[in-house]
Amino acid sequence: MDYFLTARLPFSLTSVIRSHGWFQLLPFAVPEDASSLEYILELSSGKVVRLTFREADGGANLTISEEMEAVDLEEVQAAAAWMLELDFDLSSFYAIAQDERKLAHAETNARGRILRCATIFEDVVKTILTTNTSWGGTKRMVRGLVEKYGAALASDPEQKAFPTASQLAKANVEALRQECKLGYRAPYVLELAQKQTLGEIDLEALKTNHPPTPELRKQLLALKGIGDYAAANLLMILGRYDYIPIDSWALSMVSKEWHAGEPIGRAEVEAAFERWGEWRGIAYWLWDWSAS
DNA sequence: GGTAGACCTGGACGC
DNA sequence: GCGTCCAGGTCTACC
Repeated sequence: MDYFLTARLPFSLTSVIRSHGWFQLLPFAVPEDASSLEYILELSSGKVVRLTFREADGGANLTISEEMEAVDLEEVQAAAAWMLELDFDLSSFYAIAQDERKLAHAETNARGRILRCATIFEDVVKTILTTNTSWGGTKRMVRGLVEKYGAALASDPEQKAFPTASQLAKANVEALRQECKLGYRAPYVLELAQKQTLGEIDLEALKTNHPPTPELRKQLLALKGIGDYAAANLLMILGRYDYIPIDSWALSMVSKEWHAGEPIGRAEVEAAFERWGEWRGIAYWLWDWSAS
């Protein structure tokens, strides 16, 4: 089943895919020829499908692996629109970025959208798994969760969706710690899954609720395992660019760019991008760090 | 509000 | 092959 997804222009599927490392984490996959983006999705009906996105003029083409009923199709299309931020309006950012040499590529290459997972729960879990570890460690932990707890695609049981909150809520800390190698993050992920399942938190409501960014940040920081860096990262995924995800890499790059490699702190990173206001996060993210 | 130490894993390094 | 050190953010206890 093939569908065309209309996007607000400018749009580039490649730019969305390459916006950050999510495409390297299961259940995302990019084939060797890099011609598409695949994602295994479990629908609320329990049906598991493979979505394949391909570049197309004015948007993206979507191929769904299975035949499905109208209600499932509606859910898939809503998920796809959310994941690719099809309707995201970056025009005011492009307007102020066009005069900055280090950001001139942004509009030209339709950059600024951040690839999302189908659920905010999945984005939060993955963000927790990026903290205090190497990228290889993150990939390993995510793979462990998907392979152990994810629902399988009927036509290819090797391919699995990311586990839902209710699936993960049934796990125990030791299994997450030992078998999925989550280490000290295991209780954070388990608590998140249990709270989401019990309705004590409702992460998916953030797709439609739009609290002011400081309040949203406060909500994210209240989640165990989410600190300043992780909250800023999630805010960017949610389309809020007011905060910069300051990690060791950010400190290093800003130091080289403006402080001759001298040790700096968070304040210097924030000061460097202060002038970009509500767009400072994406200005930092898209900044051309190559030597000029 | 700021700081120190613990948390956990894998990779780099020296022996 | 083994042991040690370090990097990577967040949490908690303490001041």
